[in-house]
Amino acid sequence: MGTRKINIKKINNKNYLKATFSKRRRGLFSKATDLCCLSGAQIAIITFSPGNKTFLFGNPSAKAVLDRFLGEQDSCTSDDHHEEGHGSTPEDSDHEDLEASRKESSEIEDVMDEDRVNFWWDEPIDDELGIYELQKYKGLLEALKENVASKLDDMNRREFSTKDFLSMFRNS
Amino acid sequence: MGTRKINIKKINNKNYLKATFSKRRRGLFSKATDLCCLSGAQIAIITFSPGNKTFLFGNPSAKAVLDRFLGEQDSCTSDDHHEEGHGSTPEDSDHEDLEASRKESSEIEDVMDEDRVNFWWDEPIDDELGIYELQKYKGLLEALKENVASKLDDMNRREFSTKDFLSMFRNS
DNA sequence: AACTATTCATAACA
DNA sequence: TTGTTATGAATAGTT
Repeated sequence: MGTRKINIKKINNKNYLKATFSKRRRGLFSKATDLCCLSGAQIAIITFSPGNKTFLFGNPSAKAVLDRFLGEQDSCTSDDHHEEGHGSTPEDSDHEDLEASRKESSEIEDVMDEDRVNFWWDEPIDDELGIYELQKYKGLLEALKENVASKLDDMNRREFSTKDFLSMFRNS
Repeated sequence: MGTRKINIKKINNKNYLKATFSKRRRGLFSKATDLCCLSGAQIAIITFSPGNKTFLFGNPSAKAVLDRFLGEQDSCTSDDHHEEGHGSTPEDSDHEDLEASRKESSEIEDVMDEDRVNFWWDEPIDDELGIYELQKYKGLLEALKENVASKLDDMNRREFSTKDFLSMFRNS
């Protein structure tokens, strides 16, 4: 995207690293902002820079998104209406995008609170959240574990020929 | 970035909204991946789509980033080395970006653990398999995840392929 | 879910 | 470092 194509590899030059991180972090947050504005999606991003500085992005706020995530994890122990995200293989891509559209239905119709978008909020992390509230998020981490398994399913649905691998676990 | 310039405003057409969200979410995660690979940054992204489906991104994992975030919140109640991120205002922007670069210093020099980057992991949240079945896979997948992260480190992200993926399972 | 025409993001440079 | 420019990338509209 610049004067020259670059390889996506770890940058070792400290100055270049810093500059690149800065620019690209801004770009990332900007993309998140766009996505929020366009779709009304709620997004939280936590970033630790190579210098271990913390950057937060959130719409409507990082806290709100984390709270919601927590809440849904709590209440929907075995429910539904989650759709997996999956990474992409950018270039000499070898991936198929199967839009997981099964349970796809009318959910999209009505859920969006309003037409408006609570604009993102770019929160400094220092002490907005408070330690005690943060404790709550530990539950979130637990919940996450439960869901890792579906990654396998995701891979299975993709180009990987891991059906065999997957099946090893299915009939146990 | 497309055939025509668009305004960054809420999309009302449902189909267009869906398509756009899909494409842009992928783009966002891809940008995050690039940033992680280039800088070694640790990033977690939680996304609720307009249809209230949940997507997670994390490098090295969403859990790891959240854990770290939690930990730092605990120990550094009002300490230091945090820098706030700030987003951008897409269009009819009205705010100034103040570069908060005060405590900017030498931290970047030494903090990066190594040259390597724990590869990102795109964690799905859906539970298509059913919660109980997922439990079975949990421990296994977690181990796998560790394996994946370290193996992937050796290969360029751009060259990720089924072949590479499968090789992860061969040396245990 | 593929494909371009275009806009957008950014690598290199000043 | 902040700004500018040439170029690679993301994607809006479309099949």
